[in-house]
Amino acid sequence: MPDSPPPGRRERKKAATRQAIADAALELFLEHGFDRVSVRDVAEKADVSTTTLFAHFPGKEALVFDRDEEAEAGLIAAVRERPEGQDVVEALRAHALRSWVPTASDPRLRQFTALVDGTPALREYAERMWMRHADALGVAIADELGREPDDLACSALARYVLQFPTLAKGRPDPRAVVETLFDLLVHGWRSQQDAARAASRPQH
Amino acid sequence: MPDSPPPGRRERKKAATRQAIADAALELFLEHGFDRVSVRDVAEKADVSTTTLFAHFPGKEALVFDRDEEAEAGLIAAVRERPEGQDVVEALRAHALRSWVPTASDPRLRQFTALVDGTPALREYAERMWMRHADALGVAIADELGREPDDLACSALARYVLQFPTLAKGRPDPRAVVETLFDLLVHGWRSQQDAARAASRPQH
DNA sequence: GCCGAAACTGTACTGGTTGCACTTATGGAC
DNA sequence: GTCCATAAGTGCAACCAGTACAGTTTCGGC
Repeated sequence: MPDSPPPGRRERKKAATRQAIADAALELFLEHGFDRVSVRDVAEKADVSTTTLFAHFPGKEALVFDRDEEAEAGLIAAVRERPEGQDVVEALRAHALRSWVPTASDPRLRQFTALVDGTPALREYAERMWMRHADALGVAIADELGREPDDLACSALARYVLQFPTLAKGRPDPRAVVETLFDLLVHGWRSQQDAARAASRPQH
Repeated sequence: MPDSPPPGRRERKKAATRQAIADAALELFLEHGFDRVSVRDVAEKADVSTTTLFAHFPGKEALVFDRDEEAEAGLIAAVRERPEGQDVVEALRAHALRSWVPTASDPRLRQFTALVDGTPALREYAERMWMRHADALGVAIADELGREPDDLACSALARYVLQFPTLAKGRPDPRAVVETLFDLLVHGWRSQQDAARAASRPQH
């Protein structure tokens, strides 16, 4: 979806600068590692002053996640534009399966993930980022369901759903993780326990 | 529970130093605000070098939360030493009601909370801290239930429970929050929806 | 009494982040 | 077309958190 009116030279240049910075950052980080590259190095490579860099990004970690507003928009859209009659939770489950699980295929995405996973500062930043999305998602859900924007159950639901990335980390089968977590969410801990009890006495 | 053998002068002095630092920090932070006080100021007031300060605390934020291991221990204990036959989730609910809800009474605790809530850096730090506890709690739960330490449902349960402080923030009735969240957890989103549906057509 | 380890010190450094005063480029008003 | 307010960018200096290092003092156990 391209910009509606052709944006002026000014905004194009601004966007270009931002992009140059993000590209320089990612390249350096991937090559040398996040904490062996200084912000000054990045600014140098992008040929801007560090002041300019911080005018575009609020901090060093943000250089890596310059494309995360899309992720939030995707979540909200999954809820708002779900098929007629579909439950909100099921819409989120579908969204998770659609956009989460295939992460493992693209090689460019894989090395990106490796970078994040291998850097504590980035892991934590990513997690906090998701939690910020949780608020927006919670409000969207509440709105869809015709409840108050601060409805407790909706906030809780949003936060629960966004725990995914963290919980799935290091597990072999992301699809199974999604299914398990959503089942737990929908049916509750009680039924989870029942299932476990049944499994623990397979005789009879 | 006091220390079993009288600890030597060395350890007592160490503890005293640590305490002096924490006290100095809290006093300065409460008076001037977290980010208007530098670590050097704290070290100065406690009459130690900054090096020493960082030997006792891993970072500036940690100065504020010097007593949080107890919180984790409390959570684990709530699970491990629960009454015979009580469900793990119910044990956690009871623990939450017991140690969470009365937070609002003590005035010293109130200004502490105000400090944390009013400082983004501290809010985020506190949240991350809880999440670190989540891992330990998840393992403990799994162990109690005779499952693998990395059992997915147990990890999810632990993380869900620890979202409390965040979700309860700014709500008038903490007790109600606890009850609502635990009911949602136990019975699942489906029943939550049913309840909402029933409430939305009170006629008949 | 002695020795090794642990606590502590002072200094100097790295690196993220900000404030400030200043130039330059742009877009809109006239 | 000219002019001006403003946004983007610059360079520099500073602040502050956190760390490395090379000591010195103080215990505690032997």
